[in-house]
Amino acid sequence: MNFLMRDPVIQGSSMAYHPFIPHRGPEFAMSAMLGHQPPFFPALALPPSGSLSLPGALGKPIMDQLMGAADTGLHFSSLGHQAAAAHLRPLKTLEPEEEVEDDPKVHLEAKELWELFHKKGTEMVITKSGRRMFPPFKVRCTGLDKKAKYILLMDIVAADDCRYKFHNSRWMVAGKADPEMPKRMYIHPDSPATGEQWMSKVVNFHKLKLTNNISDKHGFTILNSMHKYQPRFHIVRANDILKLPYSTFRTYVFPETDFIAVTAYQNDKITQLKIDHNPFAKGFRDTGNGRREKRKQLALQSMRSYEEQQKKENGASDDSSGEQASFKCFGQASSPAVSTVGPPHLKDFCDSEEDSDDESKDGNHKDGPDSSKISTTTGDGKDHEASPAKGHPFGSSDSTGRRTQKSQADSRQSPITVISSTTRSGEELKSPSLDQSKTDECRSISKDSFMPLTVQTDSAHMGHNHLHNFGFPPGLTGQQFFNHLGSAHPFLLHPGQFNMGGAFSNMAAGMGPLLAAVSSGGVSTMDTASMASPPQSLTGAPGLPFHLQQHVLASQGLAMSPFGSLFPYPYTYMAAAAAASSAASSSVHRHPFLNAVRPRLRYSPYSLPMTVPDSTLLTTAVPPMPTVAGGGGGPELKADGLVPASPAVTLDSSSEVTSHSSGIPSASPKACAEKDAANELQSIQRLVSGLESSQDRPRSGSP
DNA sequence: TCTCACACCTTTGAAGTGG
DNA sequence: CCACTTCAAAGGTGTGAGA
Repeated sequence: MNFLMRDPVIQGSSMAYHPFIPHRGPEFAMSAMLGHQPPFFPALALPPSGSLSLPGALGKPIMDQLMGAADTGLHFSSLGHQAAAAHLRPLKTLEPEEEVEDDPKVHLEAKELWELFHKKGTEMVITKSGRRMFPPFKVRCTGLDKKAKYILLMDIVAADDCRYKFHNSRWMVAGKADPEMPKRMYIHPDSPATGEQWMSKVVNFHKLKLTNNISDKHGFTILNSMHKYQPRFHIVRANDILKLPYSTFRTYVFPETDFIAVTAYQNDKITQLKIDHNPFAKGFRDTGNGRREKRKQLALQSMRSYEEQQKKENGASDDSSGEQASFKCFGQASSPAVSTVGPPHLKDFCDSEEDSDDESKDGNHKDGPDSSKISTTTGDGKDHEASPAKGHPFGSSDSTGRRTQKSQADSRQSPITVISSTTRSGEELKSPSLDQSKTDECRSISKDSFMPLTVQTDSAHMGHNHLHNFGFPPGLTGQQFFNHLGSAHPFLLHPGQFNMGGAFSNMAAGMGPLLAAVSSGGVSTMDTASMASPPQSLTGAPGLPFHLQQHVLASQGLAMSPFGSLFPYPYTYMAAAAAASSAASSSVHRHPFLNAVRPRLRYSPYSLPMTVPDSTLLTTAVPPMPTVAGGGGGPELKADGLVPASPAVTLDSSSEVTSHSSGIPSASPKACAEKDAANELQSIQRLVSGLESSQDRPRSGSP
């Protein structure tokens, strides 16, 4: 606590931290002070038992570090599929000078639509071939440094470690989550671009696709069906993707965008909402000449003919009953009267690439006709309950009771900015046992894996909301439901980790080295600094850090064995990264106050977001990746134990990224640590390289 | 639960046309 | 050369049958 209290970060609302070094942030501090569980909780992704095959020299040190960390506060537990969580040691506090100048604010576009879906428990279809998200994830950024360049990313992390089932018209926990799918970060195709450019338009991530194909080679985001997820938006101030790993991540989470991945819609209401709002599903609308309409007409026709027949056969007396019943059913099933109304501007929700100019449209949809229409669309009891929303589904009053609850703090106009910190101490982590030990089913299920999330306010807040939204039984409310956004998501940078949008990936296609160019905005301006950096080309992409190469390759659609790339070699890296990231991840606090007011420092993008009424910003950092090591592999692990320790590493001085030391005790100084790290990393890299080659994977464009 | 083919629809971009 | 229109191909959707 003392440590926390003296952490300057606590005082600031905007801060920078080194991405690869866990930081202790306000979030943590606040949580601690408030008696919350430690916000961060490093999750280390480990391969299935026995599958972690690291070269002795490489693997042992890593594992030793990992395991040895126990004394220093590191703690491992099994997470779902062999993931481990590690508690990191306290890190240094941020230095004032490390603070960034900009103060980005992010607003979720089509928020009303998202909320509409959220009320019923958003479902996103995932298919083998990949499906887009609907509503599309779009945001508007403000407060960016006009001149500076930013890379905008998006990823989707599990909201908890539970598996769900749709039972009795509501989503219920059906057990523990299945093993995590490889995490992928989607880099907006326009990245990097100047703040001015980003602010001039709506940033649309509609190209991101979801899949359940674990061996996906397109770079799609892989999800587990029947699991709950939370999309996250990241802003990274960096002029080159090569610097991404060393840059500060500001992560924004919009609670209303969470959803359950499904291979087939479970909730008819959601289906209807999709049909009503998604232009591509227009053919299924009741209005118009789509299939649905035809079906409806056919049905009506048959009904009528049937009735007539009945009349003839039985006389007019009984038809009434039968008729009514029939139509009643029919009406219910196929045509929500409401939905018949033409959906508002479809384009508002699903516009083409350039959203920049669609603002007006987007804005307009609010008063779209649907509002009322939709809310009344299906009519089950639940909906009716929410009826208040009918009037203004989109209205700020927004209505739904649940919304109201959560939100008093709900400021729809201003997303809360939270900077996640990467730092955390074992002590802190442990301590927080705090009261809030609410244990819910999920938690209990996975209790081994995570520290008891606290949830108290957070959980309560979140849980309430979400549970409610998903129609969970009251009993579930308050249970650990959304505590794992981070914990279960180690920051796995591997193969398809990064998925760059079409243009991006296309540009990168087939050329590892050129990826750098890609990152530079399509121009082949390799970052010389990066290039100059030591041996990092595990994959043959000279200037590109391993993980970047991986993700790039993935996005390029290059063959990458899903698992091959995942475990053996990459693993090293993953482990490190994961550990680091996990630090931030695990338990994200959802304390309203914290969420709303304090920026949170998060270590890894895969940490869990907090639930903030409106939007939450978390700052996260990519896993520690010593620059020098570009190779990615296990270097990171080395540091003190996991992760965090990783030396701030030599960042490109030119980089705007803040490479400060944040936290780790050792971080101090780049100098010493750097050197050692560099050497060690190099050696590790060599080892890894060997492994890599043996793995034989097309991962890299060059041999 | 998942996968697949399907019909229906929107989006995209090339080609054509006119000023 | 530019703006606009037309058109076909590409691609996104939910459906429903089958596994």
